[in-house]
Amino acid sequence: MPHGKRKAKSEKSKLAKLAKLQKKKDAPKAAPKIFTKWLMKSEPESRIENGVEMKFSFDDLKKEPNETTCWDGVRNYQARNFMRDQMKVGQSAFYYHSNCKEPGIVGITEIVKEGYVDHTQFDSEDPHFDKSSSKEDPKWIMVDVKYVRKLKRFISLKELKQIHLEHKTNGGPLEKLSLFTRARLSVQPLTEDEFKFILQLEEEDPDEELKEEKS
DNA sequence: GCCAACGTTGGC
DNA sequence: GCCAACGTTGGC
Repeated sequence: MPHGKRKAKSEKSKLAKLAKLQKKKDAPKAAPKIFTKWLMKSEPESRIENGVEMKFSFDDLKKEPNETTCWDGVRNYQARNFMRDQMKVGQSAFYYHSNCKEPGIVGITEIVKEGYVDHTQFDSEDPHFDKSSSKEDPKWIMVDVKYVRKLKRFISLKELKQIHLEHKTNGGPLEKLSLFTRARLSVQPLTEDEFKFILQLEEEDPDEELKEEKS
């Protein structure tokens, strides 16, 4: 009875779908985490993209008028949504040097202007030009960030990774750090605990840590 | 400079 | 709406 069989199969898949939906419903509502701290990546070393210099180090930010810049060129939906929905004036962000010899966190910035239209998406000369976007319905936004201060010491990706791995095994504030769980995001969210923990690292002597690791 | 990881695109 | 192909990121 092919008809019945077909029906049985479709019933089954329907049930499976329902079960899946139910599971989703029952799952403890992963309360959408509210993030109040950030990590923003920038490339400190010279690289040419479509004839345009991409380098923008933490020192470059300090040289900007009012030590402030617009964070243009973000072309990733997750990153955009964080900027659009959660980033607020007054919040702190780590300044992270990526795609360079020594990747890691060099300093702290403050968000001084909330999401507004990123003009570079309309500029055909800009490496981040997006022909699929329109002025009537812009796709991409940016925020303004201001230099606050350098960290007392450079906190390398390597060091953070070691701690992350340790916390993943034994538990700890950096066990879910976006730098490793969502490595490619250029604007990453941090919880208060993650931010505090990393900030406190600047007080430690990295040599002492090294000694501890060796012993 | 290589390439793994992962986000995006487009054919079906 | 799936998923292969493609493009980009970014550590190494």
